Amino acid sequence: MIDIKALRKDPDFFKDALKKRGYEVEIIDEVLKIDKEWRDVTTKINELRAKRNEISKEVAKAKREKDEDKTKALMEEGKEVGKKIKELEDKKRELEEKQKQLLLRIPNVPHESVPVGEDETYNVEIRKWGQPTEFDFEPKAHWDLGPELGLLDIERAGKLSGSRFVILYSKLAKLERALINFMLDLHTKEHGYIEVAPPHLVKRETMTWSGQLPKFEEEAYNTKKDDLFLIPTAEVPLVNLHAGEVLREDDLPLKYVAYTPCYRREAGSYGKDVRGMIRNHQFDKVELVWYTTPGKSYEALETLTSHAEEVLKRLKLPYRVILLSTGDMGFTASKTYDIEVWLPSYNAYKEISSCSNTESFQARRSNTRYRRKDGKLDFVHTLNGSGLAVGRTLVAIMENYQQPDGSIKVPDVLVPYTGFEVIP
RNA sequence: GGAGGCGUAGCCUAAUUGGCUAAGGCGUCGGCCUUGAAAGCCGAUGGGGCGCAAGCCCCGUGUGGGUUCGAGUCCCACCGCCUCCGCCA
Repeated sequence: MIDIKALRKDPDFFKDALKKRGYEVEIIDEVLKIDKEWRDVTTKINELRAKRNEISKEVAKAKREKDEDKTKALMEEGKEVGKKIKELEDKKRELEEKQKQLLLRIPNVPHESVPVGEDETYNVEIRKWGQPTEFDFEPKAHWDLGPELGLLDIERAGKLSGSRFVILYSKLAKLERALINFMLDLHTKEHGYIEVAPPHLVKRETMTWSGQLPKFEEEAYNTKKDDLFLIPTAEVPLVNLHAGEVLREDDLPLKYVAYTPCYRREAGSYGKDVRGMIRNHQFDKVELVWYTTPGKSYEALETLTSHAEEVLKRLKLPYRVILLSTGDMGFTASKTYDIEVWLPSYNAYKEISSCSNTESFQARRSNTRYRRKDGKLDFVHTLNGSGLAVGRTLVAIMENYQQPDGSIKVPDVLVPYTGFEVIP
């Protein structure tokens, strides 16, 4: 949620921000128009309420003095004022509802360091680690490798659940479990995160606070009967953990890590990444979330990103870090780094983590504040990043660690977790 | 699913049968005092509208409605927590 007071002061700043993202800017004028009406109505209501308060005081006084005629007259007058107030309050509610719907659909303002451009071609590569894996044989894609080993079952998954699901067996299933444990251990023991096991089903409000709703309802699985949503990422519960609370500045930054499955309908991605387990309706992810102060959130974004990168470094998987352009960034983000891992099957780098600073955008929606050293209340800044997408990490290991005989070597750091060094 | 209870500010706790400023304590911040600190004392400590400002006004007792001249208080719905019963991995 953007700051309406800031919008009043400098509408052009927000129009410019929308333009950079490739959004229509008319919405800003609509918001301002409703805001003007709202302020007019609010002023009138305030005046009438002041009058009503005055009248009720006089009623009480007249009653004490047992002046029945005066009491009756005042009550009549109060009734009239009350009617007018109610009319205006209905109008005000209507305006507020309209305004809320508009504001919830306005994306966050990009940070000044974000490259301006309409799509991903304007993204900027920040750094690269390692070199694309070279093979002295023809490497296989994971969607061939896995089934040939008998450990990745796409057909039966289709039977059970339809397309974009997979089943893992024995050593491959265990490798995935090892990855989860490795990531959680790294972030909790070395990077200082608090581990969280959150709910996987959340209320509509929760999805709204973190920015998934109302704009992206098509993307989410919903349980009709109870109107609960399957989380598309652990970011949703983690970033709403302190909704409505006032945190102490001394307790910041708060750093949380959670492993959860993620559920996405992938409604807008027909024909994209259809093979294997790159884009599934259900995938495992380890998510990192920070709560911090406005002055420190960009420094925090660098640190959080480095924590995600560390996973790839230890797994010795080649990757690069991309700074997303204004046109490629998500709705809630002010600035986003994508980490992309090398995938031989794509002969390209493929997103495996997305690390964003949302500044106060989510905190405003969820009303998450902290008390500053000077005693004042302010919104926290929230950041989120994958550390990492487990399914895609599994794919990256399968493809980059494959051997000529079709077996897969287990990365050294994972052997203590798997108990074996090669698959099968 | 059934029965009952509860929800007050950052936290804890008050508020006759609906009425005058939601009282008090703790914490936090600022000031006084002090060589420094503690203690003590004074003040501040939710949101909004109008205004250059001083300031004026409104709202705020889980959320949203309703009754009433007037609601923390009465009514309805929802959310959350607790207790008991039922069901259950």
